[in-house]
Amino acid sequence: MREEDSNWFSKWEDELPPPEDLMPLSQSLITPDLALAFNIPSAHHHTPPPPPSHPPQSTALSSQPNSSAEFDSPELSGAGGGGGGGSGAAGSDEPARTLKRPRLVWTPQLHKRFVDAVAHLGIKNAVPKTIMQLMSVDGLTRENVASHLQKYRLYLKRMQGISNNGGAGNNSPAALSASGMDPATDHLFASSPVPAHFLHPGRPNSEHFLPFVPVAAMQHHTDAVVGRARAAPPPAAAAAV
DNA sequence: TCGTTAATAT
DNA sequence: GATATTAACG
Repeated sequence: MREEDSNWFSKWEDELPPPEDLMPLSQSLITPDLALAFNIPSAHHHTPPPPPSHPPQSTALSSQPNSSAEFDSPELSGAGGGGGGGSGAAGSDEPARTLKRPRLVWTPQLHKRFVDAVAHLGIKNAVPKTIMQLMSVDGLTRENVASHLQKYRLYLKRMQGISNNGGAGNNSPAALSASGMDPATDHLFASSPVPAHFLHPGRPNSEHFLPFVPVAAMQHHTDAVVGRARAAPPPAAAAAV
């Protein structure tokens, strides 16, 4: 008894921007250094127990990208300044360089920062290292960004496939999957608004993309349809360039 | 060395 | 099965 959404396209865009309901996650953002340096005698089991101290989180969750620093990572400010020099003799050990960090959890907020960084850099300059530096998130490694960037690119490609779906010459698995695109695809990626120019690099003059909006038959007709998604893609108009 | 892709692990 | 990490390649 649940009507499947059939008009997602109506408010697809508006649904994306999540107001403020994703935040109850402050888990493994604790400085890996601390966690690892002191390392909780938890033996194996990467389950970074969130510290009891919880900073005010529900308050104003402005979506402002650059604004709030991470939770607590006074040291290692990376970007800024740096410093210095020298880090020759490492008096204090920096285990963060040799020990394996738990597992990076890309929270919507973190991803938002990621997207923002890529947007400011531009697709062409959006390389792991640059993104990582721009994000200025301590504990974030180039590997982390590279991995996430890989997935993010696939996501963008997927979006392109559905926006402009050509029946001919289209043999991309993405398109197939795209056909069954649901608002539930890519939880994380869908949480963050994707800059327009992201969809088509090299097209600064991108007007609002026109989703085909399958507003065709399928008006009344009790039977038929409902055949789960993935059916035949709507006849895309032959739009030429 | 860095960036990208595929494979692997959790 | 999804997501992040690790390895291999350019």
